[in-house]
Amino acid sequence: MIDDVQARERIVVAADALFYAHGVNSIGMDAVRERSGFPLKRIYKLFPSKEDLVLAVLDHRSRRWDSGIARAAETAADPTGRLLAVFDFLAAWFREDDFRGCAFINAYGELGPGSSRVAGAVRAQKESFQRYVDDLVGRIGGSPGLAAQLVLLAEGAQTTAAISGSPAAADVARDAARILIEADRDAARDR
Amino acid sequence: MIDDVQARERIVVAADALFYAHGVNSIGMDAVRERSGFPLKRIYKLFPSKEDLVLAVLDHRSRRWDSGIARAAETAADPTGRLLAVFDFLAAWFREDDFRGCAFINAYGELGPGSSRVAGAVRAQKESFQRYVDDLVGRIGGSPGLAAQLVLLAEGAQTTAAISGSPAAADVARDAARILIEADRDAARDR
DNA sequence: TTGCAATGAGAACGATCGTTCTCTATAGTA
DNA sequence: TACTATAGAGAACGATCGTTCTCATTGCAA
Repeated sequence: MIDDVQARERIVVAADALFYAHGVNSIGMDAVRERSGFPLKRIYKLFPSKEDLVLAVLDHRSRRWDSGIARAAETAADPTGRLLAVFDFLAAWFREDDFRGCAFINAYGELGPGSSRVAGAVRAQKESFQRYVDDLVGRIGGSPGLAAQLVLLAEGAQTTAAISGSPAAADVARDAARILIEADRDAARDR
Repeated sequence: MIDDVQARERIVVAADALFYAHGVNSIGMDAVRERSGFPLKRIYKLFPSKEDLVLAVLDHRSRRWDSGIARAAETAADPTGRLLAVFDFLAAWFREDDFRGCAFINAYGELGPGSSRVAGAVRAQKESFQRYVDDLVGRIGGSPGLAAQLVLLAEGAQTTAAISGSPAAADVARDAARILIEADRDAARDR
């Protein structure tokens, strides 16, 4: 028999694909059962409620985001390159066939007002990304405001790419990021 | 008896408040009936389905956005000021008690995958705003890329303000916008 | 081999929702 | 005033969904 660890993983992967493509509310637990291949009983033993499953899916997405960003950063030589690599990561993501925007923003819009746990998970993911950018900006001696600016660009690129259906926003954001980094460096010289 | 025009308006206003605060899916038509004071029969005569009501609400939001941006722009003396006024408008909006992010982004995340009409309405609103910024950027002789950058900042500020619960993103975006406008002007001088 | 605990497949339950229907009251018209 | 068409209040319908329950089956321990 498939052990609980593997079962959890497969159920989360199945639910993630369905939730991301169609929204959480339009996917019934029965669809998760069908796609994952596990009976409802098993699913409910591993995830006591649908909300718990949603949180597990968001946690899974969070780890995938972190590792994706980290992998993109590997190719860069310096902290500035690692900052810009974020936008290269976005550009590749936006081009994926099933791209449908940021799962956290979508979940927040759909479930945020009704579930404080989901809202909290979304907030935690965004704060985590902000800290990542803060750290890199700190390494290049940039101002704290620069990090917040770069995060706004990444955030805006995700929603714009989702709604427009075009990956162009990633390049726009990358260009803007380069300019803002440069401008911050120039301003630091005068400080 | 209240005529259809006024009834439509009141129903849309009631539905807008409910949908925006709690999400569309968690609000039943019965709640719209209770808040608007009109019987379901009347509501369904004016809006043949809930989706039609949602579209009317989005249209209403779209007009409010346009007029809000226009009013903020009035106080500015030149096109650059009118561009920055967008972010002042956002700052005031983010501070409203019931602010809960961009209704279009929320609707897209919640209903987009299931309703092409809603997805289309959201896309249309975003394109309209992009054209507005394009026009202002054109007036100051800016590059087309600058307009796209400014829109990304506004978009990112809206989702970040919603999720973080802080209005600070508006000022961050405004600062970034000023820098990008300046940088674009400098780049134009070399062109 | 016998008994038992857990599993799997799917039916069933209770609640909710979008939408329609019923029935009474009412306003307008000839 | 009598007729008619519409409005209003709310019950009712059909579908869906999250969650639980039934019951036959299976794998394992003694």
